[in-house]
Amino acid sequence: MNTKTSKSYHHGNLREALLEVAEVELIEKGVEKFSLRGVAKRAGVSHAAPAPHFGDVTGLLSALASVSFKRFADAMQSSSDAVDEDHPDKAKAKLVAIGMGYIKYASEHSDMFDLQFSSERTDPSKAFLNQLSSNSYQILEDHVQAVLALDNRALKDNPDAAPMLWATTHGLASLFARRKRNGGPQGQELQDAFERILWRTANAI
Amino acid sequence: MNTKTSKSYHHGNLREALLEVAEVELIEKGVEKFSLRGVAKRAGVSHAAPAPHFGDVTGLLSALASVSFKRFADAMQSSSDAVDEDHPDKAKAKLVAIGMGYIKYASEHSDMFDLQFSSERTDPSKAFLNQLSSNSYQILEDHVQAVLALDNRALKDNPDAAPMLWATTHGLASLFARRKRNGGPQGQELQDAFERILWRTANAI
DNA sequence: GAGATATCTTTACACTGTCAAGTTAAATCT
DNA sequence: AGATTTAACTTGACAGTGTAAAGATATCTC
Repeated sequence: MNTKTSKSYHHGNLREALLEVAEVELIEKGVEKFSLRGVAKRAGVSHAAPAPHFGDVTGLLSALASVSFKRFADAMQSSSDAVDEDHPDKAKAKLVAIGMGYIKYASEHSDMFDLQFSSERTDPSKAFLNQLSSNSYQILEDHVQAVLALDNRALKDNPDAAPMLWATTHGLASLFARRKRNGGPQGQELQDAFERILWRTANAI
Repeated sequence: MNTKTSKSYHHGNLREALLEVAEVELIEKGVEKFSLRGVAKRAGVSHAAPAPHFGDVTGLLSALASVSFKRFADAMQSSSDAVDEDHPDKAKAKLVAIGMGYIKYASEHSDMFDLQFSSERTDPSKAFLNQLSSNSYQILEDHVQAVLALDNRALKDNPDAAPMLWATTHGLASLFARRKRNGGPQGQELQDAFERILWRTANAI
C-alpha cells in the first residue's frame, strides 16, 4: 500500500517499478545488452528480486513487449482519430494515418518496437503477446474494411488488402527504424515519401 | 596449405572453418544464444582462437551476415533469371520473382536473414555490410527501372517506386519469417497470396 | 638460418542468468 | 489476536559468457 518511498523489506510495488526501469535499461543498453541484474540494480533491489514477478529475463522482456504493444495500438488509434472529420477522403486518410502512426512509433521508440517483433528474447508463445499483436492488426483491418466499403466491397472478397497494407507499413517502419539507428537520412522529405507510398498502397487495395 | 585434416598448431584454414561452424551454431542456437566459445568448440580450437581473425563476436557475426547478404543477392538474381524469356509480362514477372526470392530466402534461412537486418549483434558501421546491402537493393531497383521503362518512364521521376516495392517485400518476408518461427500457417496458399500482393504492388508503381 | 610476425593456447577477470537456501513481511486461518 | 502458511526478497553459489594479457608455436621475411 506504500508507494515505493519506504525502504521496507517488501517493496510493495516492485512489478511496476521493474517495468519502468527495464524500459530505461532497454533504451540505454539496447535489446542485446539488456541485463536483468542491471534492471535490479536500477530498482535498488537484489539481483534475484525480479524472479517472483517475471520468472526469467524472457518473462520480463515479454511483459515489457506487452506494454509496448498497448502503446503501439494506442498510437495508431489516436493517429487515426486525429484526422479531420471533414476530410474529403476520410476513410483512406485514416488508413494512411494509421500507417504513419505505425511508422512514427517505430522510429520514436525503436527499441520497444524491436522488442515487439525481433523475438528471441521474448516468448512468442505467451498468449497475451499474440493477443495484443492481433489487436494492433485488428485496428488496421477495420480501417481497410471502411475503405473497401466505399465501393461496396467486403473484406472476405479482398483477403489480400489488409495484409498488403500491413506488410508495406511494417516494411517501411522497420527499414526506417534500422536506418535511423545506423545514422541514415531521416528528414521531412522521407516522411513525405512514406505518406505518398501509403496513399498509393491504399489506392491499390 | 594443408586442408584442415592435420592437427598442427596452426589450423591453416581457420577463418573459413569458423564461418562454416558459426552458421551451424547460429542455426542451432539462434542469434541470441549464439556463443563465440561454442563456435570455437565446434571448430576444435581454443575459445580465443577466433580473435585474430574476427576480433570480437560482433566481428564474426558481421562476417557471417556478409556471407548471407551475398547468398541473398544471388537468390534474388537467380529467381529473376528463372523467369521464362517468353513471358508475356516479363519485366513485371521478373520483379515479382525477385520479391518471391527475397521471401523464400527469408523463410528458408530465417536465422541468417535475421542476422542481416536485426542488427545489434552485427556492426552496421562496417562498410562492407552497407555495400552488400545496397547491392541487394540495386538488383531490385534495376528491375523496377525495367518495369518503368515499359511506359517510357524513368526512376528519377518515380522515386517512390523502388522503396515501395522494397518495403512491401521486406514486410512480407520479415512478418512471414516471424510467423514461421512461431508456428503459424505457412502453406502454399500463403505463397500464392504473397505473389498476388507483389503483382498488385508491381502494377501500382 | 635468424629474427620478426602472425596464429593459437592458456590463464584470468568481470559479467551474465538462474537455481537453492535462508530471511522477512504479509496474508490467511482458527 | 495469535499461529501458521504463503509470498516477497536477499544471499550465496554455479556454470557459462566475452575479452584482455601473456606465453607457446608455427610461418614469413630477409
